[in-house]
Amino acid sequence: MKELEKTYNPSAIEERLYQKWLDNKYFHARVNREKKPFTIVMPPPNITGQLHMGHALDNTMQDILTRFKRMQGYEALWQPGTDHAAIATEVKVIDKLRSEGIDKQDLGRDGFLEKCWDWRKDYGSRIINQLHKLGSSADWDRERFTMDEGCSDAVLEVFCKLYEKGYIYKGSRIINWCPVCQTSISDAEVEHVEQEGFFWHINYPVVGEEGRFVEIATTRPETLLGDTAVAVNPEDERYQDIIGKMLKLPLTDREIPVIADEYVDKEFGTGCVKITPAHDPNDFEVGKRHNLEEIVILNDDATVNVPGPYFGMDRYEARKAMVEELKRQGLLVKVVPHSHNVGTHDRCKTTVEPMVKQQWFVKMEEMAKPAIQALKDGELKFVPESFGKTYLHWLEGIRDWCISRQLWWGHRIPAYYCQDCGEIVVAKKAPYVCPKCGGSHLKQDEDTLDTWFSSALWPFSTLGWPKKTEELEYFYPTDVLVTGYDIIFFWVIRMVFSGIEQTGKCPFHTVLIHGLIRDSQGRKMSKSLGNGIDPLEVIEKYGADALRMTLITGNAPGNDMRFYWERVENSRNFANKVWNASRFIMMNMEKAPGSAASLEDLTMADKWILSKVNALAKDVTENLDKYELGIGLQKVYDFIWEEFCDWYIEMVKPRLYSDEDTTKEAAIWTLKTVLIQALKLLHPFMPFITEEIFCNLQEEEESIMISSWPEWKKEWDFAQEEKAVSLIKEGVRAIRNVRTSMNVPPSKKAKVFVVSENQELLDIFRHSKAFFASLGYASEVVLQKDKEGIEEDAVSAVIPQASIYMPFAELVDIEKEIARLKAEEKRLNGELARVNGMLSNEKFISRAPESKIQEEKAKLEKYTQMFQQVKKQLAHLEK
RNA sequence: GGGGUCUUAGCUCAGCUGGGAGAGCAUCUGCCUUACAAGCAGAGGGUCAUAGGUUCGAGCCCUAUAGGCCCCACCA
Repeated sequence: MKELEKTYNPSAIEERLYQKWLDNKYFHARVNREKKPFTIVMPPPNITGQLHMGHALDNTMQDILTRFKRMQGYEALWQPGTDHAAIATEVKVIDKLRSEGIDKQDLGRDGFLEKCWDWRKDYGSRIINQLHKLGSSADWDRERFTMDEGCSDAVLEVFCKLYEKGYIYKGSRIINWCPVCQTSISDAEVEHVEQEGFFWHINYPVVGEEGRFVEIATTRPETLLGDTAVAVNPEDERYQDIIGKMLKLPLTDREIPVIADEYVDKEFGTGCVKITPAHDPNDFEVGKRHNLEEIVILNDDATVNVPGPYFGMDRYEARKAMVEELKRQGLLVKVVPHSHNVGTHDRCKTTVEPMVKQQWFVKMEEMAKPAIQALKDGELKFVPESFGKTYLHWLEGIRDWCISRQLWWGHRIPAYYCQDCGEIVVAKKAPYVCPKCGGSHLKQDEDTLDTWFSSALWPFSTLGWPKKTEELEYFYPTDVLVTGYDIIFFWVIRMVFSGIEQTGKCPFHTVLIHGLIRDSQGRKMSKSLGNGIDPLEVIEKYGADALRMTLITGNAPGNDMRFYWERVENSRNFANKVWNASRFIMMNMEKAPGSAASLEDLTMADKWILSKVNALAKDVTENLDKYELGIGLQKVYDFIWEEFCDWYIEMVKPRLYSDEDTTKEAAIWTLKTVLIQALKLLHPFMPFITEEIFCNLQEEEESIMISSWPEWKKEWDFAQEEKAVSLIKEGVRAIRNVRTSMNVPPSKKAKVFVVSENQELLDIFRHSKAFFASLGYASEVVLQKDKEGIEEDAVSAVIPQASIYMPFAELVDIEKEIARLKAEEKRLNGELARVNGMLSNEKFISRAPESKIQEEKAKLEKYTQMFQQVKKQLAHLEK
């Protein structure tokens, strides 16, 4: 028998145990036809990343599910890896180079990429090591990277296939341009932020009609340089006569037409809209309908590129100058404050500039359909369900996905341009000659792919796709995807349609969504606020188990939660409780091993707790199957702390401390057996402490994480004993209540009489006399059928079918005693009124299920009986 | 503008298919009882946002209202 350290010290055990798990390859999953597979793919953290609370929560949830399934006998694969995080990494590397005085352009593409790979080498494994500290049981032997050979091959494969199918195309469209990052970005990367701005009302002179103007209202006067029309609603009576006329575009020498288009809202602004097809998505559409010219007026850094006085000015500088000039010319009618939503780049918060540019797109219409269907057919489901609506809503309104990025770090687009004839060749391998003209001057597209293009393939690219590997065949489709709601659009949706398109199967059947971890005031944790809490700091101070428990308890799927240090303390206290209870049990196992006992030797209390832990196993399994992690853990917590520690351990103490007791062996067997069951149920949530105790407690198995998950057993189901013990507990509670209200200290023992006409009930108390006495601070327990021999002024309490009397010699506060009994009488009276109300309701009798009616009838009997006892005692005292 | 979600004890939150309101923290009262003071035994505290409806029965289902939060969206 080994021994546990006197105090629980997480940092002393965690690293050692994790190393043991790694050494023994417990996390490693392999194709095993004897077992059913269970697969989770880890959302790959960025190589720029540091572990934050979001990761901690996300990975704890995945680890719980993986450990649970592994113990249940599944071949459980948790597939890990990291993401190259195109723009995020590129920005970091550029910053780092800048601090060294190096410019990206000076290095050139290859030189810069080398630096990126260096970065990945230096920092790419940092977050993985941090995930180890959490206890993550991912199969690290299978760790992948979105830009490793296999994943890159998958990217090329998909790109080429989609191109051949016509689902990927290159075109001149209006896209979101970030002038700071100098790249295009997708719609999902645009955040709409409300900004205070102005409406500038500007007069556009009508050509050939001196003194007549059309008044437009705009929030972006500088784009005037790119106007190619002014639009009005075709139904607008005010402007019927000028449709088709030409306007003189201020500050330029151009003339533009007035056109009619449905898009214009008559009620809004002046009803006249300037149309700038190259710099506004709506105007772009209008321009297409009316064949308007698209004049790009800005450079990539958002400076004006139109020759003239504004050339070279930044867009905001130009705005100011142009408004001044319009004012000088008397064309500025008025300026009205106006707040509106402005698109900003989610990464750098720069106001996005819509621009017409040549970019690569994925056509979404066809691929969205099966993704929508998957949810509608129930092939895919969200937990909680409501996020399914978010998913549908977004897919139904989806627009083509702009996938090209003007970055260097990422998968380079496999398109090659013939410098001789202009032919575009899309191929996995660079062609030597142009298939059209035979020329040998082919140049690869400079752009790279959106980082989400590769992560969209993650569930199958990591398993070997496009190769037909055993792993792919066995582990795919995966089971559950765990992620935050903020990433549904970026990632979940794209994985679903990519998975269906490429493999014909939805990549997972369930998406388990969690919320954000906020600070104690409910604010998002952020670097700029400095309110973030480092999970590693929590682990260091309180242990990984305590952190994991804190993140899982009291939280429903999809809901945000606040982080409180007090809650971590509570989690640590629980770990400590488990530790000490185990220590207590092991101390007693030194006296008797507890191996000799069998079910027949067990006492009522033993059977009761065994039955309880049996039911617990069933409950917790159900909760985990339904992804109710918080509820499951709560139940284990309640069982261990209340039922097992506060009740059962206290119940068996008299047996353990008595040398003559013949049931000691049974008690120790039960303690050990129930503890092991409880530890197993707790293990997915708190892997370290459970492993440490398990390994010291028994010698048959080498690790709890590969032991089998508890299942409900018929032979451990003891309904009778459960009922009996709950009665004893009521008796103990009644005694304690009375004593507290009478201010009797525990050190002062009292004689306790249990009076009942029910022989069966008296027998129950007889069998549990020893622990009933110690729990109820009784010097002696006397069982009898009537009040014979009990002092008149004994204090009393009532439990179903029995009264309990305690004669306290020196204590006779009749008033207090009467008051207490009256309160009890009132309570019972209320209960009776409720039950009677229900049972006298004919509709209840005729429509409620029979079981419910029986339940209420039993209560009626119980309360009536207790009520009469209380009345009797009251009558006696008031005499 | 569309959609989602929330409103439960002083605070932060659970509450699974509708069948007598729970936890942690905080507060109050006793206890150093030989596993644990990171503990033990007790106590107080809630018209479950409001108004209707469905039902034998509603914190839970439906409708409306008020307030909070989130997401999406091209009102220039």
